[in-house]
Order: sequence, then structure tokens, then C-alpha cells
Amino acid sequence: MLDAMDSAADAKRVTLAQVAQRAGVSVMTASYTYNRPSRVSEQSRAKVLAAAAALGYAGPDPSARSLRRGSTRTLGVVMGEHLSYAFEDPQAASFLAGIADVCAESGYGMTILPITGADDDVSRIQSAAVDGFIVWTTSDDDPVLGAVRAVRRPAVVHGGPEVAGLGLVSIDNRAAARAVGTAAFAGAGRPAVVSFPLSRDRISTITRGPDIAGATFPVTRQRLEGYRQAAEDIGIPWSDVVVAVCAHNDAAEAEQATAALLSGTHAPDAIAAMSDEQAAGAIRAARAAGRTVPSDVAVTGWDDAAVATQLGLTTVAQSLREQGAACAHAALGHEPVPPAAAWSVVTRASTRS
Amino acid sequence: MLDAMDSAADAKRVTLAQVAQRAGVSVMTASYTYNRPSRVSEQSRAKVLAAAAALGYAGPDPSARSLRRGSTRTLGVVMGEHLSYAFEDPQAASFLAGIADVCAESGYGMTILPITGADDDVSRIQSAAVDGFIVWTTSDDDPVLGAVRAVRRPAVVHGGPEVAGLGLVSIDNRAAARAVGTAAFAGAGRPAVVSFPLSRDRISTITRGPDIAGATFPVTRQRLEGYRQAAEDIGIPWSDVVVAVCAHNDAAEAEQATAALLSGTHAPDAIAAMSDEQAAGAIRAARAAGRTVPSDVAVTGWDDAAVATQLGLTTVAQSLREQGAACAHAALGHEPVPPAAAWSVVTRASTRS
DNA sequence: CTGTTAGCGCGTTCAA
DNA sequence: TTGAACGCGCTAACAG
Repeated sequence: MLDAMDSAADAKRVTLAQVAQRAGVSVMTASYTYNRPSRVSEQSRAKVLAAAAALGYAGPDPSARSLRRGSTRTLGVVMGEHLSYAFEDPQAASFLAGIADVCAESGYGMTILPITGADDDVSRIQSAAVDGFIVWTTSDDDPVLGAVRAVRRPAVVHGGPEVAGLGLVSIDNRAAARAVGTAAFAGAGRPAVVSFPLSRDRISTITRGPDIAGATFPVTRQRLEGYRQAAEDIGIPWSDVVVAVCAHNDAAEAEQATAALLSGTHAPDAIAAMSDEQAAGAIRAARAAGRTVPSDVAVTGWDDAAVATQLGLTTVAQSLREQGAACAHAALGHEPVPPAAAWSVVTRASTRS
Repeated sequence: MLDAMDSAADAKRVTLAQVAQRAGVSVMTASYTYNRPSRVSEQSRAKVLAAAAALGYAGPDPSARSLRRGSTRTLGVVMGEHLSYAFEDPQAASFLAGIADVCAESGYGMTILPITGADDDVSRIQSAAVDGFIVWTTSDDDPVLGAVRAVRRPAVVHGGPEVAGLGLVSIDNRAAARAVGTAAFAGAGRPAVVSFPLSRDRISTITRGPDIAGATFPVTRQRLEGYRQAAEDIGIPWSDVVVAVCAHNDAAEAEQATAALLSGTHAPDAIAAMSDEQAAGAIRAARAAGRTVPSDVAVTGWDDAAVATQLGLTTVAQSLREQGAACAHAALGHEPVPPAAAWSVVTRASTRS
């Protein structure tokens, strides 16, 4: 009965062997028709394609092909535990676009691995049918990193942390922070920082000279180190620098934090943020508090996004898109991981210097 | 020699069989350790995990598992030929976030299939190792649609076109356009439209009463039909309605197009756009031309994005995130495709009524 | 240009 | 609770 139904009309699962049989050729000829068409005579090819059409065969099964070839032709991207974050953050979007560019031209797919922060993250990594991994910046203690390393496939981390056995694509955050911090703090007496979270608990605080070494997000840590250096360069000890740690990269939260800073007794006259979004929030708060930028308070951002141009923000320019592409090339084994990505400080009207 | 190297230190490709052998159990026991841990004695499980650790075995091979199970636990998303577009458009980002939500909670991966517009798009679809497809709105004649249908896996189209055999998740664009168009055109004598492209060639033009039926992007077509209806409702024939067709969904291009409309001899006093981005561009152009919104020219957007709140735009509210989730559920076979997604007109200060 | 052989690594079957 | 055999669907490596 089953055999009787197993005809073209039903065709739940048509195999290459069935196609070959119907076409009156060997399975290999059918396989070649799909994989090396030039190695098959015009005649055979036509017969195979006709049989495939008749049976409703849509091409070789991708899983079987992957198993046989030992390659999935797909790259895995791990974007951190905020699912939506990946798509809502414009910088992350540029990064993904860079990966997509390379995948498209290489004929690769791009699998976004949803990470939830729960224990099963590790098994999601293990069971991902991908040839290589790209990990968006995370904390030193993220278990995902161990899982990615354990599967022994090519893998690259963007931003940090640096993990033995995995590549790293990043700018020199410390140097860039020192440079843009120098612009932010020029002529200032009370420099402040609006920061990304220090660790995965994402606690918001306002403190002076927080412990930098204890921060487990390496990108945050390195930028704080750069800002500390910039403060010390103008003779301000880190313990005098007020740092508003925000839970998320978000204009609204940065605005609130900046408002708090400015209403305090030791209101800053210079603010180095960690993103243009945060800087935009800081500027809004400054204006709401009746301050003029940059004369009353200088502000710097990071990333040189569209909003930076609009607001005339001094900021760090880097190409997340190129970095995404570099990660993809490295994960594909096309190119070695480049030593360090390019960055520059773009000086605009939001700083004094 | 090869055997000598095939030890834990090298361990290029460790199989479950090797793990089982080293653990002194059968392959099945090892398999159960990973797939049905409860069916294996504590002892055996420990032995298997120890052997796995010793050999550097990272878990069952995903491709082999997919082949055997007949399921990849991955959903494919087809986002159209602009690779970066998917990530740069905030609406598309929300949509992807909705899909990601569902994939995360279902333990599924999410593969973005890079579409280039070239002939190999079809083969990319065919060779995608996914259990189902979600197709972002495209044109009636997009070859991707045929390819998706041909693979006979669950598939959903968002927005349109409606394809036999594929599900459709969309709002009623025609009804929504008529409703928001009515708000836009209230009290107007010279209504105009700023439109998405009509077809895949993405030609920009400014014409009166363009041929609606010839538009191959169904979403554009349906919205134009709604706008025509809204114009006719106030006694203006479609042939008198000026339509600026933009190549892309982009504030800058809409601004330029609106500037052209307003400088013409028959300057509009009401503009219905197809996105909030476009509406934002239209408002900028109107102000630059010395017009007041809405008294000189009313403007409406679409999507109720953040910019709509900022600008006080009358617009169509819909949740792309929920629609993304609905697509994912349908593609997973969890739920049937819902009949039609919810929408509403949000009236703000950019219209007269 | 075409066919034969031999698995890729795993998990479902059935038996013990 | 565990084991042995088999095949998921396909393609690399060889002949012919």
C-alpha cells in the first residue's frame, strides 16, 4: 500500500536513487547532474532533470550532503543573550551585514544562534550545523566561549575577550579610548565617563574611579583603561573620575545617568561615553540642564554612526561592517585574522580641542 | 602513522563509536547518554562522559544527526536581495527579532539565506539545511518564491505575495492604506503619495495616477489601491493624484522627491507616505520649503516607529515583531497561519483631522 | 562520460 | 538497561 502511494503525486521524500532509477542512469550520474553538470552528457542530464521534475525532486538533501562532504557551508553567529539586541543595535546590524556580504559571495548561509543565557546555550552551540563560529563581544566568563572552543572548529571573537585557540577581530579599544578621551577631557577639570556595563549582571551605578580590573566585559574594561589614562594625562587621578555605568547601550538610560551627574555637587565638565547613542543621550541631558556643549560640558561618542554626524559629535570611527567581513573570512579560513582593525578619532564640535 | 596520531591530542574528528569503545560500552549507550540520559545508568553515563572528555568529543555531529532524524532544527529566513537592507531597516530588524524569539524558545537555529538577485538564488534555497522557510515580502515574479515552494517544506511569506501552498502573514494593507489615507487627505485638494518602488527594477519616477495593477510588489500595490480609494472618497480621481515612486525606503530619497513635488506647479497639500522614514523625509522637505505641517501640507507615515512618536506623525501601527513570531510559529508547524495581523491608525499632529 | 564500491556519523529497530 | 545490525541520502574515489 505504501509503495502504491509512493508516486509522484505524493512524493513525500524523493531520493536521488529514485530519480536515477526513473531516469535509467546510475545514482552517480544523477549526483553529477547536480554537482558537476559539465561531467554529464547533455542527454543524461536531460533525462535526470526530467525524472526529477516528474517525481517532484527538489535537489540533493542538504543534511546528507553535509554529512558526506564534511562541510555545511554555513557560518554560525553568536550574538549574546539579548536576542533582539542583535537586530536593534545599529552597530551590531552593520557587523551582521559585513558577515552577510562575505557569506553571500562565498555561497554560505549564516545561522544566528539564539542564546538565552540559560544552561542550554552550550548545547545550542554543540548542535549547530556550522563550519565555523563568529562570536559577538561578550564577557570573560561567558560559558559560550568554552563551548565554541570545545567544538574545535574555526572561530573568531569580535571585540573580546581574547581566547586561546580562537581568533580575535577588534580595534585597540584602550588606545582609541585614550585618544578620544584626550579630546573629551581637553581643558576640563572634572571629567566623567558614561560606560557600558562592567559585567554580565549589568548593574547600573554611579561611582568614582571604579575598579577597572574587575570588569569582565573586556571591551568595557579596555575603554575604561583608556579613559583613565586620558584623565591621568591631564593630571586627574582615576579616583576623582565619576563613572556612570549603564545597564544597556541606550540613549534614554545615558540621558538619565547624565542628568544625575549634572545635578550632583561635582557636576562634570567633560563626558566620554562609549557609544554615539549614549553620547546623544548625554547631550540631551546637558541641554535640558541648561548646559552648552562643548563650553560647559564636552561630550564624545564612539562608532561614528549617523547620529554622530547629525549632532556634530567627536567620536571614534571604526567600520563594524569591515570587521564583520574580516570575522567571516577568518571563520571560513579564507584569510588569517588580521592583527588589529583600523580606527580613528573624528573631531567635531562637541569637544573643546 | 595516521593511527598513531589519532589520539586525544590530535582528535581531528572523534566519533561516537570511538567514545563508546573507549568507555567500554556500545555505541547505543553512548548515543543515549546524549539523547536520552535517563535511559542510561549513572555508571555508564559517567564512563561515556569521561571518555568523551578524554577524547575531546564535543557531542554528536549535527549533520549526521539531522540526516538521521530528518530534521535540522533550523528555520530559514529569506530577506530579499539587499543583504544589508535586512539589518539596516528597523522594521525588518523587529521582524527578525520576532523570529529569533520563537527560535530561541523552541531551541531552533535561524539561518539567514543571503539572496543576491543572481541565478544562484534558487540553488541557495534548495541547498539550505532548514526545516521551514520564512520569506520577507517580495515581488510577484521573484524566482525565490517558486524555489521555496518546490522544496515542499513549510513556508510562510510575510507581507506578500500570496502564493499557493505557502502561508501568508500580513495586515490588510489595502484597508490600512485607505484608513490612513483618509486621515492624510482630510480637507485636502491636492493629495499626493510618496511610494515604495512598484517593481524589482526599482525605478524612481513622479507621475500622476500610475498604473496600480502593473505594480509587482504586492505590498506597494495594495497600499496604492488603498490610497486611491481614499482619494476617490474625497472626490479626487486617481489620475489627479501625484505619486512619487522612490527606489528605496529611505528618508533622504523621500525628502528629495517631496521637495520636487512641492516646487512644482501643482504642489500637494497632503502626502501619504509608505513608511515613517519616508514621512520624516517629507516633513523635512516641507519645512525646508517653508510649509507648515499639517496646515499647508498634511503628512502620514507607516509602521509607528520611534520617529513617528518624535515627529507626531499620524501613521499605521502594526507589530512586525509579532508578525515575525507568527511566521516562525507557522513555519515550525506550531500554529496555523493566522488570518490577518492587527493594525490601527494612530492619529497625531501631522494631519488635519 | 558513466558506473561500482564504500562509507560519512548517527539513531531507530529489534533482540537479549 | 544494553547490544548488534542496518540504513538515513548522498558523494569521494576510483575504475571502466
